[in-house]
Amino acid sequence: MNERSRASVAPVKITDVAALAGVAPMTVSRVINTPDRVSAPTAARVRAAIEQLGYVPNLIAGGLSSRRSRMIAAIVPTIASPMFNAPVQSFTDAVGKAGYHVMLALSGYTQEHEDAQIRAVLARRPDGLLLTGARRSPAIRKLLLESQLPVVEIWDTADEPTDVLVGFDHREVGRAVADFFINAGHTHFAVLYASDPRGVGRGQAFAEHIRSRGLPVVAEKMLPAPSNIADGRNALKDIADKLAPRTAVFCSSDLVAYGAMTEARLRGIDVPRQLAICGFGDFELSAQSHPSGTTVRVDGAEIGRVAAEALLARIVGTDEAARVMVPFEIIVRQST
Amino acid sequence: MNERSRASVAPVKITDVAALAGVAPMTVSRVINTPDRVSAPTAARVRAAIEQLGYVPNLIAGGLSSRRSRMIAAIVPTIASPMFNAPVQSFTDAVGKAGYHVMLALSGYTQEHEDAQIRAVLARRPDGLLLTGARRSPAIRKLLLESQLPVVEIWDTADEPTDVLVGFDHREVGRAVADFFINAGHTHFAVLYASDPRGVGRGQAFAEHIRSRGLPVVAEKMLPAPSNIADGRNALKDIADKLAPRTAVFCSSDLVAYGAMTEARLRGIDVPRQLAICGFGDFELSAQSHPSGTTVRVDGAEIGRVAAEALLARIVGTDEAARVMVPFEIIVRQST
DNA sequence: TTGTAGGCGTTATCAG
DNA sequence: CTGATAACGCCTACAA
Repeated sequence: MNERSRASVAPVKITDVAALAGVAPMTVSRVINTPDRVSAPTAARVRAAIEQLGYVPNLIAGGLSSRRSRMIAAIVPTIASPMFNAPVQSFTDAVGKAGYHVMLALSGYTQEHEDAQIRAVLARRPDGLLLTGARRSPAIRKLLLESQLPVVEIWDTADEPTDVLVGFDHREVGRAVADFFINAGHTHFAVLYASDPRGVGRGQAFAEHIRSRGLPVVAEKMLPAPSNIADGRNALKDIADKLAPRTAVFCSSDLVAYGAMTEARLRGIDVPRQLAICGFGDFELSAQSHPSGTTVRVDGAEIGRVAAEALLARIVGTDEAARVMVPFEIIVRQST
Repeated sequence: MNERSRASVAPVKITDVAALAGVAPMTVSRVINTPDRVSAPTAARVRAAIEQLGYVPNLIAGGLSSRRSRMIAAIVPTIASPMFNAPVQSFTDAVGKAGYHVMLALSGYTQEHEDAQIRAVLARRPDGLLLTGARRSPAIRKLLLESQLPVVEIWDTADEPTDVLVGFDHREVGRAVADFFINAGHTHFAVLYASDPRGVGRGQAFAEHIRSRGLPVVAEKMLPAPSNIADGRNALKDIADKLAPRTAVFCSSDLVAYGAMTEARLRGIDVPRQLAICGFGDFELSAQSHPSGTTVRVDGAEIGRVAAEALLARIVGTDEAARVMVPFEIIVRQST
């Protein structure tokens, strides 16, 4: 009936523990947060009281008082793609070991939504922020800079990141794949890329690099973001008639690449002889499919770990804004 | 130098807004939380002040005072698998629309770790809890029941769920797949399942059902959890010599099924003629691979949505603990 | 419709 | 090493 019937999780509070242990609340607090500042016997008595009462500290109250929420907000476009769930997973594990929890917000692929999520999450006073990509709207950038909140941006690079950055240059990836194809003797090229900023960066840089060498891009197609296997299949259908007898195609993700490869096989287009395919992301699928898929490997889990480290360092006081460029590597497999 | 140099995100607080707008802090609070209880002109003035100062309400303080954190904790084994990232994604979106944020915690596949995560997250005083599976340790079950915290358990069923439950019976899935194979005329069977409780449930129920019909399970193998494509490939290697000329194999996930299928093809075992394969999860890969994969479809995103709805209903006051059984369905494709 | 008083549960700070 | 006191910033409850 009454909403108050919903009892609070732990009616027992620090004063209850203090009373039972015969100490001041502050001492209980110390036993929990700075145990070395309490004498062993006192600590033991307090711990017994905590145990006996089943006391669970209220981090909300603690956070209000200490102005540290021990919580980090992570905002990524989606966790449905290995591109982002790998770093989120490792980030969450890493900061968890340092006693931080992660508030997860999904931004989709529009800046408006991301802005809204950032604003909303700031109301929770996170101790730090993980953001995807390095493009912020001016208003948000200003907000973040003024707040002096530790921020780590991942999966991209920028000349002037908001704060800490752990990423790589997507345009460089596009150029590297272009060179890889060119060096392998290819003369005709195609590119399929998702419409998110990073996918576009990889795809367009690939095409530009090819053209800058005076070579033809016979097909260039933008896909939805996030894109999946079906998008890759459909895209290959769409460009099939434009393909030269021997074409090298760069796809903005391994899912798209796998879809293209599957559709090619169904159409009797031999991979890699008639169509060489390179994906991006090094998802497990690429290593385990047959033929296996050439791809660009970026260690998403490593990015998450490094991002966690850098952000935590920033939170505890390093004034320097770290900037870590993580490597990428073309893994050559059977599809090229 | 000093840790206090790290300025709080928004030094401007409700009293600042109130002063600027010439009203009491409580009125500002009302404009934000219950706008219809404030006259239009007052509200307009307050909103202008909020805008001008860039005020961001402090939900930590609000939560302490109101005893409602507007936050829900979600604990899943991993978000690296579509099995769990789909529900988490849709759950997060759904509760987000109702103004709730999601605190994400990863439990791995051990109960100890899950217990620890639950305890840790309770310190944040979530308004609700999303848990995976329906098996809780006695201590945790007691803790949750006593706390009267709204809890939704997903992806499994149980006779006595902790509170709300949105799931399905994994053993029933195993039996259904067994019947499907039997009805298709199969006479020899195998099963590969991940060692998590639900994978084990599906796999063992499959094997038991087969045997209860007097039919042979020629191979039964447990895989790590979470298991992946490589595990599926390796498992098929291991059991290859035990397979009858025509065997039907049930895999505890589509990744395992895809791995088994790939390995079979490499060994010249024809799918589906010599080896019929059914997976679980209906990941996109199964629909788009070639041959496409027969699987058991469970709508993970739908589970997340329904879980959000049910939990939110519970949070705002419904005393009834809902129990929603979601359907599963065998999707027949080329691999059987 | 608006305001006042008091407290939510914890920790910073300073004193002993 | 331990304790007393005063916030932290907001909202519930009640009053005007």
